[in-house]
Amino acid sequence: MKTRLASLLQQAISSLQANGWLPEELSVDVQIGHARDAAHGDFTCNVAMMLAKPAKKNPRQIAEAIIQHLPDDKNVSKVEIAGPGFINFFINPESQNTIINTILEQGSAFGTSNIANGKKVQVEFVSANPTGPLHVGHGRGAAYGATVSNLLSAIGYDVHREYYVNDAGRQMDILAASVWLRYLEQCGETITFPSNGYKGDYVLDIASDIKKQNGDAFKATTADVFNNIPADEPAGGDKEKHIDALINNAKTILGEDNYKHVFDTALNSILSDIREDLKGFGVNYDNWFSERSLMDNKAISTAIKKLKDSGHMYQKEGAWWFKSTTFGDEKDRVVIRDNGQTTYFASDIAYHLHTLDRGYDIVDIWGSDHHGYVPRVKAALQAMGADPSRLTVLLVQFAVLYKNGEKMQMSTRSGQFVTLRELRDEIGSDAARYFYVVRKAEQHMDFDLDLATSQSNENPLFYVQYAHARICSVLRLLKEKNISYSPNDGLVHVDKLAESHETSLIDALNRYPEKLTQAAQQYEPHQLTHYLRELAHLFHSYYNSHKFIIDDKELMQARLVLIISTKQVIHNGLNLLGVNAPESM
RNA sequence: GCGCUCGUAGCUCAGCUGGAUAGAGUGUCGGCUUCCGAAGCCGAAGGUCGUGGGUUCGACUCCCGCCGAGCGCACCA
Repeated sequence: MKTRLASLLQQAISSLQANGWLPEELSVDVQIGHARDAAHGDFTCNVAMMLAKPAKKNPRQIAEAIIQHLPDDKNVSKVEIAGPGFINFFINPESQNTIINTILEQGSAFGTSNIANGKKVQVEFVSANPTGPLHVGHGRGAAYGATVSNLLSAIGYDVHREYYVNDAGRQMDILAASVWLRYLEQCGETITFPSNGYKGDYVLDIASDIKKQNGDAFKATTADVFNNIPADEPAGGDKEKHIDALINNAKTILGEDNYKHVFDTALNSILSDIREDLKGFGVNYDNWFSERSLMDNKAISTAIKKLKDSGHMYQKEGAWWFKSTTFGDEKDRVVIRDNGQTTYFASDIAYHLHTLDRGYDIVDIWGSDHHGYVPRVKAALQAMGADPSRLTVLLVQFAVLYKNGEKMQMSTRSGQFVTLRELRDEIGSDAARYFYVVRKAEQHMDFDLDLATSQSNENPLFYVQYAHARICSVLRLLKEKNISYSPNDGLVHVDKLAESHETSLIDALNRYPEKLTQAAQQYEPHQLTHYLRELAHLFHSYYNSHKFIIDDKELMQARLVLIISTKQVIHNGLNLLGVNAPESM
């Protein structure tokens, strides 16, 4: 309807330009908005005010002229000028009502479109280091990423969901060392656990699994393990140097194969836990992409070669640097360390290049603490001759957690965190999924665990689900009473729906496709949750003031198709959010 | 110090990319069920949109300066 009105206005303006009343060279961007107040009609346009200055005319005069040249349209019942120069459109109720027919025809596809025309896009999200279970901080990225993927898919993108697994690098070595030390403890050794090691209970579990599987095969004495190790931080030393030395000793003592065994056991154990957790959260991936695979298939070396060939690399103090400042980054970045190892950044460049080469545009969803990372990745893509605008990075703020009124620090390292799984057990995946996306992503979010768990009934999700269940309940009663329902009868008499509750509800249904499109294009699931809340509210309000099962059969059938359409839209919306639409609660 | 994100009702947050009288939830107060589910509905109170300037027909929205919060500023990932 918006585009239709816009084209009507465009025609009017063009004819005014043709007869010289308006200057020819005017560039017009006709924007149609929804009227906030019913007294202002259904749609409103401010183009007359926008034109006032360039045309050097009074906005109300312009509006008057535009209206006179507006082509007739059967959907428009009335056009008015209001306020400083708004053009307000009143839409025929009959044309609004046809949405019910559309919804019933399209069913679960209603609202979706092919705006993106099958364009390939990869959404990469969560991608937490496999050094521990997911905590509630990761949950927000998971819910947000999954929903954004669904939204993009709904407007016609070919969406590829990917989890980038950081299975290479120092953090994983620290994990492997932590597991091995716990294992040695279980073999009877007395260990002073490094302050920089992973202290969570899951490390103990992995260690005891290894003990069960392999017995004493990886055993070593404490004296050997701590031979030639610089002091840890509590003893006045450097915790980073301490743990790095421990890792080195572990590698030497265990040998390559055994070390790899411990390493891989830890990795696989945690990764499969993460997979299961996300699956239970309704978050599914098309691919789990291994960072190590980039090294194996030379993707990293080819990316680096590309950078070198482009002339944007230089050597300094034994390391290779990428001159990212050329592309607006605040400083240059190391790609190959002086010890010959490539950095995480090198992997990431290769990963992004590889993904673009696979034909995907990229949507990365990162925690906001990585925001400083964006310019250097874009810089690298540009340096390699790729179009940096093909990469969109969406930043998700961390939720600030409160428990017992106190702020909680989440740290995988210290082992102090609330896991995503615990949250799901407490409030359920549906409530958690909804709760996470009800605020926009860049908004700092206060997450009161006590509120979320003890008063779960206050979760706004239940309000929406309840509307759906209520409609199902009406339909159940209909069946019990053996009253026949005919969609065709309803559609024939849809014009009997003239109560204000009914027209508002129909108006809301009309807005759904546009709302969905906008939420997807702007990567903003919260727009959809707010819409669903409003839709549910309009329904509850309607429900409280009118009965659906009534003696007037024609009106009853009309009301039934209306509430069934409403049920369908709620269902479609919740489905995109990864949330169930229950028949009863 | 520099950069990014933010500051809207007691609390948690929207505000359709510059439009008409700034809106919801929650909390507080007052009403509504012989009738399809009261996890609901209706109403009231509650605001200097952090602050001071600027841009224009018009600013919560855009620009600049302050104040405050979170996060970044590694040869970690």
